[in-house]
Amino acid sequence: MSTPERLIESTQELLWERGYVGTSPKAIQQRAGAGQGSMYHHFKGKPELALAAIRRSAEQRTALAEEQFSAPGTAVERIADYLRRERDILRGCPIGRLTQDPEVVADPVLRQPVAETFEHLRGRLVAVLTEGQALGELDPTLDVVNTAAMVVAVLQGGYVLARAAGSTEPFQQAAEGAIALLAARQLT
Amino acid sequence: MSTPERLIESTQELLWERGYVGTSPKAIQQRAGAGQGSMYHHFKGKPELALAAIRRSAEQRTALAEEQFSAPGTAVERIADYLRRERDILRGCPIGRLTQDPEVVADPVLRQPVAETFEHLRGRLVAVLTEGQALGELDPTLDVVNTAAMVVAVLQGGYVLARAAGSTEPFQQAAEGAIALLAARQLT
DNA sequence: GTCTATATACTGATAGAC
DNA sequence: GTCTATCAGTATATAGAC
Repeated sequence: MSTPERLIESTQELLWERGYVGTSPKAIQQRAGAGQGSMYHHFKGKPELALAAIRRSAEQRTALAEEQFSAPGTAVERIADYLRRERDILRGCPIGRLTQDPEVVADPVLRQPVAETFEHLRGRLVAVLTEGQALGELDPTLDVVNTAAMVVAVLQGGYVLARAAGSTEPFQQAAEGAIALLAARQLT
Repeated sequence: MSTPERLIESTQELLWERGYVGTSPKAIQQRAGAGQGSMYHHFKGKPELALAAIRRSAEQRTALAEEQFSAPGTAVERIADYLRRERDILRGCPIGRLTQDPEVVADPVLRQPVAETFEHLRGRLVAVLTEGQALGELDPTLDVVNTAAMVVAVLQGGYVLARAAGSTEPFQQAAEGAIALLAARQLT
């Protein structure tokens, strides 16, 4: 892989693990196996590298979600599959993590890819739920926008609870709790 | 207020806003109006101050939750009130925020107050839901443990979505989505 | 208890040789 | 493109005077 690519990838990992303020140019260089001069040749500095890394992470997550939701099944099945998907729960969400960095949230350019990732995800869930209603699988009185936001929030909050507990259990409980409530709105 | 108290309070605020790695002794001193020597006289260093601040924040949040759940109403009403409570949503949760700090999560002593705060909160919600079932208000087939975890996750995830969007709207949507699903399990 | 002085390491970058 | 040298500023303290 090229040096700029390795630098971006290392920055993605470090932003995920340690956040913006916890990620130093030196650490990025060491993880990428690149020298000081090399990094500053390809990127103006830490903010430019962070932007490239955040955009890359956002694209990757959106592509992953797109793939997930193209699977077959009823609306509730597809959402349950999404919530139960194999995840490295204790590492947390690489996008959600960024919402705790004041430098990211305060900068419209850095925040935009994060905002778009969640907007896209919620939009995709709205589509799945609306389809379920159109097919007569789901209660048509269900508010699809609120329900979609709830599903994404359960996921992001599940990561928080799991990391607090040092265990994946609360994540799974929250996911199953949401799935059970959704399943109760299926039409038989 | 005494100097140690002001130092703890300043550390609480900075940990909330900027996290462990983003909080420097110098910034703590400035916010507290205390000098270098004064801070190191009262506390061994940053780790000790952080521990005191985290414990304090955990106690305060637990007390707040305790107060909230002692209000009257049906199980669903009390949970809805909790989710709709006046909050400074875009600032995020001072406890949930800490789960993104590797230094906090990796240290059992620093993580413990965070873990206990969420355990207590989920336990309190389990009690409210169980009471609702015992009183015949709520569907007795509802899994109270999973549902309680879901409610806390919606809250924590709602903060994440709101900060990503730069707007409180997704938080409120997620909360209303959860409330509507819960309300559907009430017995008439 | 609080202050100033001092110290080592790291942060984030620039300059210029190769 | 990559390397080494250099730099001002910050992080996180310790020492000792007052």
